[in-house]
Amino acid sequence: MVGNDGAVTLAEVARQAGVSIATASKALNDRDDVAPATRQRVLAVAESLSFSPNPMARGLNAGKTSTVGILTGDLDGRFMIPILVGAENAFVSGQLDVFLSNARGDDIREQHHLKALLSRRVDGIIVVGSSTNPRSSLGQNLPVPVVYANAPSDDARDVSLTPDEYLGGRLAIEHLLSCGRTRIAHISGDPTFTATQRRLEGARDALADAGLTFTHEPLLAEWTEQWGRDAASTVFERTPNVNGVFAGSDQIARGVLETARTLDRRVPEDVAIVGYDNWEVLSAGSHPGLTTVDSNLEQLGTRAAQYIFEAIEGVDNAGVHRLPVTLVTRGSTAVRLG
Amino acid sequence: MVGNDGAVTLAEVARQAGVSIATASKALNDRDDVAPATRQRVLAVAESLSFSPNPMARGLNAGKTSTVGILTGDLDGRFMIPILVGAENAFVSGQLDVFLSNARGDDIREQHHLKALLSRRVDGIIVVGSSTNPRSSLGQNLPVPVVYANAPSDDARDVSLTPDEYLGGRLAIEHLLSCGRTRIAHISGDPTFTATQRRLEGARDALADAGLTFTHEPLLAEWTEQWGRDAASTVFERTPNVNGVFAGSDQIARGVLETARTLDRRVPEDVAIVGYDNWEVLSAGSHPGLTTVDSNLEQLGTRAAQYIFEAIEGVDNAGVHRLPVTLVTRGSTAVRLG
DNA sequence: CTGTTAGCGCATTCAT
DNA sequence: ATGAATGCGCTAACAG
Repeated sequence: MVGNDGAVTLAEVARQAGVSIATASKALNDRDDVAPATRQRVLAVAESLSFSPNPMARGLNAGKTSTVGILTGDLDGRFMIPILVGAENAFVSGQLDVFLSNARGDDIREQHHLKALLSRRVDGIIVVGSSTNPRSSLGQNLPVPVVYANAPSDDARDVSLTPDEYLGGRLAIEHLLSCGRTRIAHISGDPTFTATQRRLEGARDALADAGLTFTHEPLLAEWTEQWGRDAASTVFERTPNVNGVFAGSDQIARGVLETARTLDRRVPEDVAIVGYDNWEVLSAGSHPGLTTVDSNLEQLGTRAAQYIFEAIEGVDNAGVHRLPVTLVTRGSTAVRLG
Repeated sequence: MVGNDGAVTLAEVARQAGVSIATASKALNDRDDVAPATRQRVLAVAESLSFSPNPMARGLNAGKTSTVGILTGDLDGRFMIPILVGAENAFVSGQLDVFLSNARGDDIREQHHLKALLSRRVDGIIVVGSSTNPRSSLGQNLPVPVVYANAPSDDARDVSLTPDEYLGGRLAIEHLLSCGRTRIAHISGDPTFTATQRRLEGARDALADAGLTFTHEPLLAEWTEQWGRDAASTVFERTPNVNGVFAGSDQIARGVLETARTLDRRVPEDVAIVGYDNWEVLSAGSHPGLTTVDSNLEQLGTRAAQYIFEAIEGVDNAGVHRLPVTLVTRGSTAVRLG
């Protein structure tokens, strides 16, 4: 015989309420017709015993678990966290609980976790990527809906959510222009990244709209502070009269800031700097604070959760949805009043 | 009638293998005596159908779910992540899946999530705190084992894991001493934090062991870069001959670094700086890189997971376990060769 | 060695 | 309006 954890069962509630299991079940689930008095009695007993239905038993015949899986590529990346938080928040109110799986950027582990989630019979899966580079689809034959967050799927039949990086590039440049900067340089990260390319596109278009171009070809290499320092040296040497820099990340922006200081350029008076990501420890902590583009990842996570809900209900949102990003203004671009 | 998700059931495997459900079950679970040939046949069929047992059905009569809950106080804090990763990694190999709950620093929400986890019948719970300040116990009457990670429980009957911050303070000072620094200042965060106090204790003891004291009373206020900048100004003004600074966080250390540069103090030649946390974007990204104390949080998470395993098996590890921290050496304290 | 039976906790017909 | 019976998928006794 298998022991019962000491957890209260529906049978016990029924017994104490003096009704059958079936009636107790109905009462607790607002089913059919149950005499109001009976329902009250059952509810009271359930409450007093702090009864909570065993989700396994319930799931067994319902065929669903009220559970979703979040499959992350790499938890180390800071981009996961806000997305995760956003998703988690959305689910709480919906009574779905979250299984977390961390594939650590390993395809084999990802497959393993995917199987684990499916065998857990999750009702849906959110795949969270650590970059915005498109990723391979998990396939169309999965028994549950899948939503890709941050890194979109490379298959248009999937539902994907990703920040609008083109818009980010535009916003950054438009802001610099509105601050009266016309000699603008761009320093960014790995040129093979979608993020790098789309931000650059947006930036170029915004400049073009104003009849301008960058002071010289963008410098693209790494997402590091060190690269920001190095590239900034180059920029200030080649085009000493530069008065605005659009950095592809806050780390790069911090590097630019330091080099500017070293070379006695005042920020923002001599040169205004815009970063990207709004990683607050970097952007809000620096002196002056960094104006930067915020990708609103928490909101993206929430939307991903909503799409999961909708998918479960049969709504089809196939395609890549690009969510708006926002410019956060701080001292590094403080607008001059005169 | 309730549909079957299309998921393969044990019955189907048994049918195709030409055996009874019971035999199939035994074969797949290495039970009793099953004819080797039969077992192979069952395994083959199961494989070809990519059968995976329904954990709900399994859990229903086993009385356990092979599931653990991680109850975090505040996912925003970066300290959560490595702990979470460490725990998650440890569980993967053990076939336990993780339910993630984020209480966002709200007691009511915490209670809500706790109930949710319990009603899910998790086999254990890890409570992860965002600081190392002791937190209130969830109580002794829970039906499952609980391990507190990072923030220890205030009840000695609980199992708690927390970094050894006293050791961290010692290591920082001992390293500065070994670099030949004897005029050392301390700038740290919120004085009401356990972290602040214990690190300071360790530091003081290490200094005392060398017959020294701080150049003046430690400056304790906020865990911010700005505070690091401000406090450093004070330090350099009051004790111009200071040649070592122990900062209570990497953010503070970055602030100190910047002020040192502004005041034309060379780092590490004129003044060596030690940070705390090894938050790599700050510590490895700076120039020079920051020597800093790493709390080995990922390992702490792994240990928490192990304690959960042990608790499930009945081992009692009650008490606060302080895990060793490590010093990571970088350019900000580069030892002079001469 | 294998199959039959029973039961985990619950929701759901279908009688009453 | 209520209850007895059935089954979700699986594992554990027990019989054969």
